[in-house]
Amino acid sequence: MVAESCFAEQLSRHLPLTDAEQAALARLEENPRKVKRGAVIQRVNDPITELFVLREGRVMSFVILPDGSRQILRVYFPGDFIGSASTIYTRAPESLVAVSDSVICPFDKHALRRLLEEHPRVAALLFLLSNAERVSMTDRLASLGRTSAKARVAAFLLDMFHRLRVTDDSIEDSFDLKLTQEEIGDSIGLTSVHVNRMIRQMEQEGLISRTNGRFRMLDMERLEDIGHYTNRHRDMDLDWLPVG
Amino acid sequence: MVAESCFAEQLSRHLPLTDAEQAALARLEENPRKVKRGAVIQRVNDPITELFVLREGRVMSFVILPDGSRQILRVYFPGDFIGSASTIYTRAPESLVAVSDSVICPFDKHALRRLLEEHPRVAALLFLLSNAERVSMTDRLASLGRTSAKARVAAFLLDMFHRLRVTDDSIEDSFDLKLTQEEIGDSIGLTSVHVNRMIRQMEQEGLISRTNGRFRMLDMERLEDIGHYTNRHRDMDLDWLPVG
DNA sequence: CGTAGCATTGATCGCTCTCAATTTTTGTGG
DNA sequence: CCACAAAAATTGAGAGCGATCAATGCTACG
Repeated sequence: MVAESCFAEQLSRHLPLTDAEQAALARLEENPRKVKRGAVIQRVNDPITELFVLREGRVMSFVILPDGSRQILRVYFPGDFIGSASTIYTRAPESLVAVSDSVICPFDKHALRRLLEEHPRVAALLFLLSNAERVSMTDRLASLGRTSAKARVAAFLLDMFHRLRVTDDSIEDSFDLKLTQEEIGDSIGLTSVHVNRMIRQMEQEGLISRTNGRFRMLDMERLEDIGHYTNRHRDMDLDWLPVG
Repeated sequence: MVAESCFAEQLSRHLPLTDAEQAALARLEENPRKVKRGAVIQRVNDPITELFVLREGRVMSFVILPDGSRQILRVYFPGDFIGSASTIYTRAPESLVAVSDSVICPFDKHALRRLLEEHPRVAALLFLLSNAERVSMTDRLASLGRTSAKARVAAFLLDMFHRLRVTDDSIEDSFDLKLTQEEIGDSIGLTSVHVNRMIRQMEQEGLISRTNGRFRMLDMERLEDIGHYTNRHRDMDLDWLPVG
């Protein structure tokens, strides 16, 4: 009997996997570890030999600048592959902290090497998904570089919403972000004070509503317009990948 | 006799390639095409079936927001692999324009598929380099989200400088950027007017100098400090890749 | 039930944008 | 090689968005 694999489940949403491939992916998740909210998983500049699959909870990656300000680089959700960015570096370029109580599955760099070597189709898929992430990162770049505070908040909420929906089919139009306004601000380059003003304003305009921490998207169309948001989860085309 | 391959040369800086691998990479560059400065190589939302290797010149990728402002996502140099970001999409998520007269080598998506399939080690290498690019993109995110105009200009100049040096050994401390101040601004989220003020200021402070379009880095240390810059080209560790 | 973290609101400040004018450089055709 | 036009760089003045500083309310958790 093979352990449930979050990661394989995530990948198979894009491409049906063979049993051998699923088994290989499941092996990456053989050592689940619980971490508490706020726990540091990886510190900048630490030597790294491990990667992770996130099974439960929320994890964020970030850097701290010399003046003490923080830029959150990415918020990870269950099924996400964490730390691939650091496959090429001996020292961590970013810190990892659990935003909520989480379960992570660490595995060795060398396990990834074997996977890439033995399963070229999975390697190709990972390569493509890595590129997809880069595209969504360019969306954020454009957001930070060229749009107003309100647009950034709208785009951020939409992005989180759609990413959560990929793995959680129960989400209709509301979701639990589980991030403080300060964390939102640190993700999109704003102060928590201004994030609050923007959220409030969007609430008054009937774009969103909040009830005990849950966001509800009331006017998706106008939100997409304000945030200049494009949903990249549509339009994906992986048909040309090697067949199993 | 095999055509010179820019791309293979770039990759072999990280990992010695076998003859078969080099030949496979060279095949991607069998159809060089000249494009003039300003030429549109790819337009947003166009259906895409091709990728490119840049052999000569400069190419940029960008998006235009509804209000007309432009965010430049990346500037490509010779040896770079262009459009990998679009491997998963049927329609281009970004535009590509030649910044100077260039030579590009288009090749079909399916040629990439075959490459990934037949040369797992190259696939693994591409996966890693794609992750390296993501890391450098996170550096830009932090720069845009959390640093001042002057810091962004300093970091941008350093980044361009170090990237050019990777393929051009003749570069000592000065280089030809070949970008207008407006293009610099569109890369780092500033107006051309303010880019100009920052450059001028840095010149007066003896950090850089300019003579007919060439930038010279006079005080690298202070520049790195001002821009919060970390050189990611050091510290790469690809030793654990499958051996040839 | 007390305390710490988070959300909310107000007042003020300053960095960067906008608008506009001028100079300098680059490119092109004669 | 020069004349002209177009593009790019430079400089100044003024405005606005989001930061900063500061105070208060709210909520969860031990």
